[in-house]
Order: sequence, then C-alpha cells, then structure tokens
Amino acid sequence: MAGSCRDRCGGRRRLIDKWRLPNYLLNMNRKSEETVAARISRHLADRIIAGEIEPGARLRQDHIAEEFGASHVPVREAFRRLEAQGLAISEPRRGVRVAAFDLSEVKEVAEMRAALEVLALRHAAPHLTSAILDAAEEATKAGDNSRDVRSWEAANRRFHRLILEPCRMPRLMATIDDLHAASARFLFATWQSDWETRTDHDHRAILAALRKGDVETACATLARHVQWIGHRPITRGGRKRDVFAIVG
Amino acid sequence: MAGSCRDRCGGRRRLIDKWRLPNYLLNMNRKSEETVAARISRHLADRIIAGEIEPGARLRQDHIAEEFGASHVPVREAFRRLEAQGLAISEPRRGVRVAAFDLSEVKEVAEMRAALEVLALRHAAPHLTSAILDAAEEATKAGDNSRDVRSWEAANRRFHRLILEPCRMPRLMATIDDLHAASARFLFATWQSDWETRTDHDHRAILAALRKGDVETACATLARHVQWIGHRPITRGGRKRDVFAIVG
DNA sequence: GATCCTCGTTTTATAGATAAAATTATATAA
DNA sequence: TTATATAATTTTATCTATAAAACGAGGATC
Repeated sequence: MAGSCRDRCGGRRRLIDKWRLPNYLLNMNRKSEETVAARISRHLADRIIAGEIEPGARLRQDHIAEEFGASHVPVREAFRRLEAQGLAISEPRRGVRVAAFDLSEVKEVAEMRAALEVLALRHAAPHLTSAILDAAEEATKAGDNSRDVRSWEAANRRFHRLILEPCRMPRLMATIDDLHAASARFLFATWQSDWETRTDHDHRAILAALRKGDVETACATLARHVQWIGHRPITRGGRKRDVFAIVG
Repeated sequence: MAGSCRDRCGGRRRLIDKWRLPNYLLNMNRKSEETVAARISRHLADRIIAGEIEPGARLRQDHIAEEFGASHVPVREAFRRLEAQGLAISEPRRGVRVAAFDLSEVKEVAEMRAALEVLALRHAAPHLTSAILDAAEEATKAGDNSRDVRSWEAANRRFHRLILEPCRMPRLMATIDDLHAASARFLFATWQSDWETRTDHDHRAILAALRKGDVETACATLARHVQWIGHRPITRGGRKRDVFAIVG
C-alpha cells in the first residue's frame, strides 16, 4: 500500500520535503522552477548578445529544440520573448531571424537609455546610501581593470544597475535592462577581439556628484555618458567599414 | 497533367498569383497572414485594456484555446506577448493572471511616457509638415466632441501618434505604444461609465508651439500634459476609494 | 482539531501528425 | 545559356493526444 503510493505520489512527497527545507537550499531549486521556455530564451539571448549567432541568421525551431533536448513548443515561446526584447524578428510563416542593426539603431538605443536612465536616477537619488555608492565605485574599478570586453561590460552594467535600481520602478528597470542587452550586443559586435583598458572618468564624476547631493549634475553627466558612441574602422571579410557601439 | 498538378501545387500557384496582385489587394490578405497566436494576443489585450477582464483574473489556457477554436500552443505564445507588454504576469506552474496596477504604476507609466514622448517629439519635429499638424488638430477636435471614453481615448492616441511617428525610431515607437496601452487601461478602469466632454487646451498649445517652430515649448507642454493624472472618488462594491488615471 | 492523504483541475511539456508555405534543387523550354 | 516551370525538401504553424508535476479542496485518520 505504501509502496504503490510512493510510485504514484513521488512528486508530492518531494513537495512536502521542500516545505521543510531552509531557504538557502530552496533557492538552489529555483533554477528547476524556471520554465524550459525561459531557459531556452535566456541561453539564446546570451548567444545573440555575445555575437555567437550572426545578425540575420535564421533560428530554426526544430534544430534549437533538438539542441536543448526539448520539443518545439517551448522553443516557440522563447522566440516570442526574444521578439519582445528586440533581439529577434519573426515573420509569419517565414520563421525567426536574429535582429540586424545599424548605426541608427545604436543611436536610438543610446538616446532611449539616456532618457530613461536619467529618469531612474532622479527617483533613485533620494534612496542612495553610501554603501551603494561604494559598491558602484568598486564596479567602476573592476571595469577599469578589465582586460576584455566581456568583463568590462559586466562591470559597467553592474554600475548602472546599482545606482538605478533604488528607483523602485519595476517597469522602467525592465525596459532599461532590455536596452542594456541591445547596448552590449552592439559593443561585442565592435570590440570582439581587442579591448584596451581605460579609466572611466564619467562614472567617477557621476558618483562624486551624487555624494555631494548634486543630482542635476549627476543626471547631466549620465545622459552624456550613455550617448557616447565609440566608432572605429574594422576590416572584416577583406573590406573595411566603420562600426559603432554605445560605450558607457 | 495540369489537373494533377493543381491538386498538389495549389499553394504555389496562389503564391505566383500573389506576385501579380496589386498592393491594395495584397494588403487585404494581411489579416489572413497574421498568426493565430498574434490574433489571440491582440484580442486578449483589447479586453484587458477595456477592463472586460478584471485585474488579477486568471487566464486559463485551455478555456481561451476553446473560445478561439485553437489549441493551447498559440495561446501560450500569446501569453508571452502579453507578459512582455506588461498586461499579464506569469508565475511558473501557477498560470497567467491579468496584471494588477496601483497608483505607483500609473505614475511610473506617466513618467516613462513623458521622457520618451519628449524624445520622440524632438526627433519628429524637423519632419512635421503642416498636413500632419492639421490632421493632429482634427484628432484634437474629435477628442473634444467625444461623448464616451473609448472614442476620446482613440482620438487622443491618434493625436500623439501623428506628431510622434515621424521621429522614425521604431523601437521607441513600439515602447511608447505599449505605454499607451497601459495608460488606456488605467483610464478605462476609472472613467468606465461616465465621461464629461472637455476641451483639450494642452493639445492646442503643443500644436501652436510646433507651428511656430518652438520645439522646446512643445516638448515642455507635452511632458507636463502626459503627467497630468486625473483622480476622483468612486464607489464600488459599497466602499469608497480614490482612483487615478493618466488623462492625456 | 491538526495533520496527512487523495482526487480533480490546471499548467507545462512531449510526441507525432498534418497542411500550407517557403526554399532549394532539378529539369525543361526559349 | 538563361530563364522558367516543376519537383523535392525543408520549415512553419497548427492540432491532437498524452503524461508528469503542482496546486487546492475536501475528506480521512490519529
């Protein structure tokens, strides 16, 4: 009787055990609570941002399903998420492609970030503590010491998130996150191989202004900072062309 | 020979015919090119915005699938789209609910709209023609003459779209559209039954400034305009409470 | 009365099948 | 040879059926 029950109620028993678990162990299970579609969408987003999948490349649902050991249904859900993030474009009956981008989109994202990050900073400023500003300073130093684009981008994103998050506006932060993903994509497409270390004076100016309570100067510097578009010529496939990216 | 071919190649023949069709007839087919998932997402969004489905109400995939004569697969895709728009929230293994909202979210959307619509207007201004401004004036008049919220909201949205669209920033416009959907939802939740006609002085001030080429005044007025949050007490379910909405 | 078990419902995901459309390859005619 | 028509293949988009997992509502048990 108990045996036949365990056969049928295994999942339930595990649930009850979960309630008995302390929180730090529960958090380890969080990944298993994530949906397959969410996992696929996250992985594909990472690859698109890293430039592992070329802009314009087709995303074939059955191939991706096979790769992730899933069926096509969660793959299609992941596609909808990527579409909403602006990382992929879907044409009915023609499939999904990695979104292409040009200088005008780089500029567009930069200007949207300027407008929205300033808004966020204005609301976050009253809630900023010196502990947060210290952490942001640490992130800036980590960026300055980065030897490659990937770690520089991670540190840069950490800086922006630290000073903006306390605005307590979830919708705004979600939109900014998507814009950061786009920015990172532009950056990786441009500075894929070579990256020269540089000190971030803007970040330090923003922090100095915030410590003084001068929100206006901080906002003005931030707005200018994220609209700074780096450009340089690269040779790819034999022919030269100029490439651009948001650097900040 | 021709007969057996038509049986198997009907689709291809139709495709060739499509190439021969003039554009105005092609556009009529556009709706049939729309995906079932897109259709479901659109219909659900309409209902959520109109307030036909209560905030917090569960969206059960099998019920919705049955209602639209579809399977659960396109319904789930529609859910992802609604989630990205901020109209629904999805908790893994717990299903999807219509997103709830409070005053803080109304304010958040208003401020995001102010920031982004000003950005759009700044870029649209150089491309605005007197024909566009005349059409925007017509939309304002239509709003003033509206006897109900629905038609007022449609006219208001038309006004904003007319003066912002020429910015030629697709990502920005898509984000603004989603924010307008949220605004409309707040509005309908508040002024569902009674709506008093009023003349929109802000719209006229914006148009006057644009005609004079005074972009700064137009932007400042627009920013103030979309942040104007109407509030009034309503009695619902016996108890009184204050409700708020973006009115502009 | 508190705890545990069971059952029905719902979500999430899989698998297989199908129709329509798009793509690619091939053969044919001008 | 080139352009076009035909055929074969692939891919998308959808449906149906099915199964595991999770939740909630009672009901049984101690």
